[in-house]
Amino acid sequence: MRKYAAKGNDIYVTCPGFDLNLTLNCGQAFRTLVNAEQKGETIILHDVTEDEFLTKWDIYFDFGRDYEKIKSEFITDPTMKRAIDFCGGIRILKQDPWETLISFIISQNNNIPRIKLIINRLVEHFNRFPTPEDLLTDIAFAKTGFREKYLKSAAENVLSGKVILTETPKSAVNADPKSAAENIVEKMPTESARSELMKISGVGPKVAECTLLYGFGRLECFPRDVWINRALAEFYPDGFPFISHPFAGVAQQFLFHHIRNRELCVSLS
DNA sequence: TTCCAGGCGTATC
DNA sequence: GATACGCATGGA
Repeated sequence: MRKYAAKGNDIYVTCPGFDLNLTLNCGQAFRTLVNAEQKGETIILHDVTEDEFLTKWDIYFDFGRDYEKIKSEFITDPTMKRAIDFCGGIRILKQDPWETLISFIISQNNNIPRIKLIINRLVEHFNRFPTPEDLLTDIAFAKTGFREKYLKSAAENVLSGKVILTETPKSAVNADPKSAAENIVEKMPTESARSELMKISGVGPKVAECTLLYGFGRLECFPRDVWINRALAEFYPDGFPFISHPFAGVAQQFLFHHIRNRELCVSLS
């Protein structure tokens, strides 16, 4: 839970247990959207109005959710306790669905520094995160490799209305009027939302799961990448006890950052 | 030089 | 349905 106050052009947020740096650099987001810093338990969002805070950043940082309660449920498990001791300040960001989808298409068979590099190239070139229209132009400069055809597939599906991520005036125009309401990923049950996203060539179970977790706030989603599979094989050979937990995705992020950072420490020694 | 990176589509059985 | 392989790029 958080409290906030507006001071000058900034918003001061106090949110116990939250770590801004961990949250922004644990592999769930590949670029920073807001000028923010943390001093103790206070997060300062620079050049943000109160209205912008309440309608945008409060949701983005998931400030309204009680992560201490979520963590208390996981911490009974010894492996989860170690992960939470290590990086329990992480929160799941509620990112833009389109940006999340594109970012995790780029992420496949790729490493985090290069994912960031590619996204930065696109943002620098288009002066914004690329729109579907942007991605249908020549994007060879971004050196996305074999993923380029997948990015264009995502752009085509969204532009044509075959896949509708969120309810917008534009989607209402493009959509098949017979079934528009049920065809919006944002409004679908998680199961159908997953298969809807996987209509896009280049979107498999992992990318769909990441898009739902980070882009649609479906915190029960549990993406399995190479690192999570390593963690599960090492610590949970008989299965992950929280796999059906409503906040399994939060547990996943603790495990992911913990084992990945541990491996980095080993490689440095 | 070879291996790996927040996987996926395709071919093959 | 499971398993093997290629895929662009670039750092270690």
